[in-house]
Amino acid sequence: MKESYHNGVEATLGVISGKWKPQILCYLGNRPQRTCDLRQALPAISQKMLTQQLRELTADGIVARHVYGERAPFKVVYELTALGRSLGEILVQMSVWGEQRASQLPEMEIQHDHAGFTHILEG
Amino acid sequence: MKESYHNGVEATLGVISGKWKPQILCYLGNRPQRTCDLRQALPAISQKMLTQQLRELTADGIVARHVYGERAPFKVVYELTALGRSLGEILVQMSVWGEQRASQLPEMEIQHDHAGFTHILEG
DNA sequence: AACCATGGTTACCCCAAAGTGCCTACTCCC
DNA sequence: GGGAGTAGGCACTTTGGGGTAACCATGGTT
Repeated sequence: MKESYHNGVEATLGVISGKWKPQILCYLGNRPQRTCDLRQALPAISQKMLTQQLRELTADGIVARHVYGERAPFKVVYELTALGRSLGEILVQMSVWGEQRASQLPEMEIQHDHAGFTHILEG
Repeated sequence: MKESYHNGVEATLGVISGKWKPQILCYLGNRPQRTCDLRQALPAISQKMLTQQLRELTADGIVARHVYGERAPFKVVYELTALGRSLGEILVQMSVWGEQRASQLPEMEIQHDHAGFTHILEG
């Protein structure tokens, strides 16, 4: 984790930017998820990248990792922390802004292969 | 400009993420700025990076570039477009979230070498 | 003539993020 | 025994964002 920024925006970007983090946060926004569920939801992600991104989010206090079972095969569940949920409003606004912008640029497309962030609005 | 995203959040991140973009947007949030003013405000940025980041922001429709004078030395002024100003609220929220988080993590510091984004709130 | 200020561009290099492939360890079930 | 499912580690390569330095063009100043 980088420890010096020029303003709060960079600090926030340091947490949510990462190739897979928006998608991961989107899924975890729905409900806690097991590792295998996340892999199923994000078919293109590799095991290494999933673990890595989740580790970074955990280190940043955005998600929590819970291990169930004393011996393998473990059941590992990831869920948003309170800090992670506090990002929700920002993510929703970014989602709305991005969607609006995409709808005005014909050459830009968003693959709505899953729910997106607006579901958080309805709670 | 990348033209495919998985959700609106990624689309927004594609616009505002970049090593110098948050700082540039912060300065342009105050008022239109000349190139040399931006270089003075961001002493560590190189000419190339400043031009590059501004070009990307211009291509994304976030800032507008105005050239005054027919022959060199030109006077070049950059200012936020309406689309850029529409990002203001998101940037302010990200700034607030990041600042709050930094204040709770002792090892994380934010160099307040300039105004930040909260001034937009009063603007 | 030499130099500075202005606003760039171009060529080149570096490194961290991202990606690929293979390995571990454990259990259950056929 | 052997394969599937679960979770993840390690070594290696690739790639693209960022960085340095040099150069262009113009006109004013000393």
